Amino acid sequence: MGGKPFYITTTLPYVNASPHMGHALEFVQADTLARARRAQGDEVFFSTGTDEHGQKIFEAAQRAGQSVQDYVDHYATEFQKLGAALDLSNDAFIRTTDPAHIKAAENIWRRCEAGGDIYKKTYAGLYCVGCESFKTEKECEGGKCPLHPNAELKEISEENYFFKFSNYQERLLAYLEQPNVITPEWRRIEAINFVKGGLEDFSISREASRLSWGIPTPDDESQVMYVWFDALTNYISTLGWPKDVEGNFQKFWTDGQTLQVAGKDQVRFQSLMWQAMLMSADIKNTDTVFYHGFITSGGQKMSKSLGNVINPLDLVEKYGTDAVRYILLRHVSPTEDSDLTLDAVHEYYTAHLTNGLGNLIARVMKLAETHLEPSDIARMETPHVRVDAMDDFQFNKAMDFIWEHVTGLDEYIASEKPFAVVKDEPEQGKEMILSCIKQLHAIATMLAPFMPQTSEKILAAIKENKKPENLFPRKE
RNA sequence: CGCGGGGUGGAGCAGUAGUAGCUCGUUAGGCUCAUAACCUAAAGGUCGCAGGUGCAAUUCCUGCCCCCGCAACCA
Repeated sequence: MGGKPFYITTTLPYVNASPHMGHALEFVQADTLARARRAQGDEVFFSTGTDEHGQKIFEAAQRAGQSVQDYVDHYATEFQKLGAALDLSNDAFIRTTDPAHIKAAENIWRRCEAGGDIYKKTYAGLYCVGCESFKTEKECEGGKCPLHPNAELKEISEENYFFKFSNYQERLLAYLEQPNVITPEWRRIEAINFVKGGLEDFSISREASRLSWGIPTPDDESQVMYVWFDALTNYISTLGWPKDVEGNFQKFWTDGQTLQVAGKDQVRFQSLMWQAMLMSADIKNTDTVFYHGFITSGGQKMSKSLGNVINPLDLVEKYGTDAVRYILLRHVSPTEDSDLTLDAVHEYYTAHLTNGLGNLIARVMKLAETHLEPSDIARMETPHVRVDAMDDFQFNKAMDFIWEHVTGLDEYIASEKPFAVVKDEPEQGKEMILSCIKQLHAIATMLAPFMPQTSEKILAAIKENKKPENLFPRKE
C-alpha cells in the first residue's frame, strides 16, 4: 500500500538564539507527517538541522565571547536536544557547516553560474553602522535608521555576485499554477501576486573582508556566499546531492514526493528563491511547501522583553513529550497564528490528557485486567480507522476526530455500564469490555503519528492486559 | 486606495443561506469501572458597525471601525 518514497524537511533554524515554540511546532508537524507516511507503508526520509553561517551568528559569537565554531556547536546541540525531547524521528540532521554541505553549496553555485544566472555587479546601498547591515529606503525614516537614529547612514558600494531572479518570473508563475505547490491556498495566491509584481535580482554574496563566516564563493576568495543561498541548498545536500553515493537524492527527491514545512514568513525564500535556484541548476522543483502559522502568547509575539516566552524544553520537562506534541497539534491552528499561554497549556493538559485520555485508559484497562483473560485479547480483531483530515494538513481536525472516539468510549461506558453488566451477565459483560478494548486499540493506532510514546504504551498495556501507570499525572 | 489574516455566549475556537456548534469555566443532577475522574442537563450570544440583494444572512455584496502579520536581500 506504499506510494512513492516520501521526502520531508523542516526549514533549518538559524542558530542565533535558543529554540522556541515556533521551532517546536514546525518539528512536530513535520514529524507527525513523516510518521503518518511510514505508517502507510511509504519509505520516508525526514530531515532537519541547523543553519550556521552568516554575519549575525558571527557577531553573536563575538558578543558571547566564544569562537564561532564553539558557538554554533552549542546551538546545534540545543536544537538536537529539542528534537530528542520532542521524539523526532528524523533520518538526518544537517548542519550547514558540514563539509559535504559546503561542497554541495559550491556545486549548486557553479551550476547556476554555468546556466548564466550569476553575475557580478556593484551594489550600492545605505549602510547603518549601528545595525551593521544595509537598509532599504523604505526601512529608513527621514533618512535615518529607525533603530539607530543617531548613527549616520553611509552610502556604501560593494561588488557582489547577483542571481538573475528576474529570469524566472515566467517559470515561477508556471510552477505556482500548480495548486499543490503551496499550502494553504491563500499563500499560493500571495506568492503569485508577488511574482506578478516583478522580480529583482538579488545579491548572493558578501565581501569576505566584511563577512568572514561563510562559504567562500568558488574561484573567488574575496567573496563569501550570502547565507541563505548556502542554507537553502541543505534540502538536497542532506540527501547526498550531488554525488549521491547512497542514491537517496535520486530516490527521494528526483523520483519521490517532496514536502517542505516552513513558517508563513518563508514564502519568498522557499517557494520563490529556492525554486528559482533549482530551476537554474536544472533540478526538480519541490512538490509542496506547507506553511504553518506563528505562535503568539497573550495576543503578542513572544519576546524576551515582554516576558511571555514559552520555552518548549521547559514544557516538555513539566508535561512530557507527548503532551507538548498534543498541544501543538490539536490546540494550535496548522496555518493560522495561534495563541498559547501557560494557563491554556495547563488547561488542555488537564482536561484532555489527564481527565480525558489518561483516565479513559485507566478505566478501560482496569476493566480488562480484572475481567478478561490473555486468550481473550489474543483472539481480538483490531480494527483500523483512517484519519482523513491528515491528507489536508489539518492536524487539529485529525486530533478532534480521534478525541471523538475518546469521548465516545467514555459515553459508551457510562450508558451501557459494562462494569455492572459483567457482574450479572459475565459473558455479555466480557464482550462489552472487549469491544472497549478494541476501541482503545483503534485510538492508540490513530494516535501513533501524533503521540508515538502514548500510542506504544497503550498498545503494550492492551497486549499485556494490564493497567499501565498513570500516563498523564495531574499537575499543579 | 500596498498585500494578507481576523473580529461568533466569561475565555479560546468551529461553522453554515433557513432551530448558532465545540472545548474550558459556571450551576444542578447522575454514576461508581476509572486519576475527586466520567455521563446527563441548564444558564449564558442582537455571530464588529451600517447599508444592499434574497422568501430568508452570522453565512453573499458594498462601505466603515478595530486587532494582527507582511511590505524582498531579513537565515
